[in-house]
Amino acid sequence: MSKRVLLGMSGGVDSSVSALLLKQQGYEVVGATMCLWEEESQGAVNKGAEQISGNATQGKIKNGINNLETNAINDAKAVCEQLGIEHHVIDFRKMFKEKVVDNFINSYMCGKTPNPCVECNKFMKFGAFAKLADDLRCEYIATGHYAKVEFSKEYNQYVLKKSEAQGKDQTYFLYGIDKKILPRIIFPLSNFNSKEEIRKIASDNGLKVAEKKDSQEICFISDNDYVQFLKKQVELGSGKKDGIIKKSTYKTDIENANSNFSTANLYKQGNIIYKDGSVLGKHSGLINYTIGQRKGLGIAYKDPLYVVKLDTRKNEVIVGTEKDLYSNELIANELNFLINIDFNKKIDIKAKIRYRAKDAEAKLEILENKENVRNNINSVAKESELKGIDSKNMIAKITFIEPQRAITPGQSIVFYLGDVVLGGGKIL
RNA sequence: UGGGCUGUAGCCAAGCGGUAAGGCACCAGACUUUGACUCUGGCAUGCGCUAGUUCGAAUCUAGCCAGCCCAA
Repeated sequence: MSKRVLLGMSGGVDSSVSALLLKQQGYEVVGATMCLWEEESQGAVNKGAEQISGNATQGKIKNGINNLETNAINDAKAVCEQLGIEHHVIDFRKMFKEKVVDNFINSYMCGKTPNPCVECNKFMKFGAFAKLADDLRCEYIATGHYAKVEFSKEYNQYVLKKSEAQGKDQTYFLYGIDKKILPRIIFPLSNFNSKEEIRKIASDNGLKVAEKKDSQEICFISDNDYVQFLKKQVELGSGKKDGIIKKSTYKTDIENANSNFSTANLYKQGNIIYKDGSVLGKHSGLINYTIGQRKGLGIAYKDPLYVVKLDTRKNEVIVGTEKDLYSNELIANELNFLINIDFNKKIDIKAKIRYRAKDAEAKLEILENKENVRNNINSVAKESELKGIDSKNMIAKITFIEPQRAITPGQSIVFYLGDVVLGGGKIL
């Protein structure tokens, strides 16, 4: 009997070709499209999203789903029909809101810059989706990510590795998944070198989605205006009534420390301060800025100015010149590791501080998060003990050999050992 | 009021008789499963105004206007 694999299908080229490839390799493919977000009313989200039995949800979730998602579902369904494989539509809207969107909002509320795709992979695609695989009796789960999973003799375990496709590798967004799930993951695109090859396979096999444009930007913000999105969500109640941010179940220390920061402040005008303290202009609300940003400052200065720091306390944007952006160390928390390794000594790694950055040589040091490692971190985890390497009580100190540009709180840092993903965390 | 200086795009700024550099800002594309960065392209028939000298002026001359500084 062939092995069953549950494939996440977005309706795009990559996941569609993945379906084709898996089928050609002899798997019994079960396609599933996750319904993650709806544009309008929040009401519908609050009920009935928890179930993960595939057939129960099929055809039951038409209310309030935006056009993007409807098209995605239809495209995925069409490909499945074309290939003669089973297809399910799964309603994960409630969980997506709680685990991905709320975190996204909270992160911005704290003056940070989140990577929603990291949470989505952790909680949705390789979290809830894996449970669904169990329900559907699927041994494996697959997605159209550009990444690779293989058994490593060196580490004696399954490891996540970079894709062959230079420049398309998506392991940056995948470091947060549970390592226990690695043996079950199949990335059908792992051995391809380019997107062009994938497109060619799609068109050679007559897949209707061959010419579909690559997805980009944040999937749940259709017009790509995250500022408006956040404003609307906060008004809709993603935050307390009195304007104080809702406590998240999944927070960093610094977010706890600052959680009395009012949402209203994010839209309030304030000063743009040069690094020497002089006032250069006005900003239109901290929410519009992130570290390293150049556009939108509106200040005519002899050199380009970049955002160096956001001060939520004083409601100030601190700017400086390019060289002010460089630093060679950082602290990260919310760590996750995919490989068992001895953390009692410093480890030589390569690390990426953002998607599309090239990895840089660095030393990784794991510290117990008992004290204020930085003065802006109020430790909330003193009471709990260290529990192995899987711990929210640990933080990582990363020291780069070469200074890195615009290290940004809220963004992920991913650690690599060669092409193998060691793990990662969130920059504080 | 007398003396000196300055007036080039939204901001800064080169040019010093030969037909308006550059930077910042802004706009548009490209790149991109985060936000950014980056890249490419666009952006003054006109140089405070008016007259003149000259084949030709932002560049020389005169007058006027505006701003700044120093004297009274």
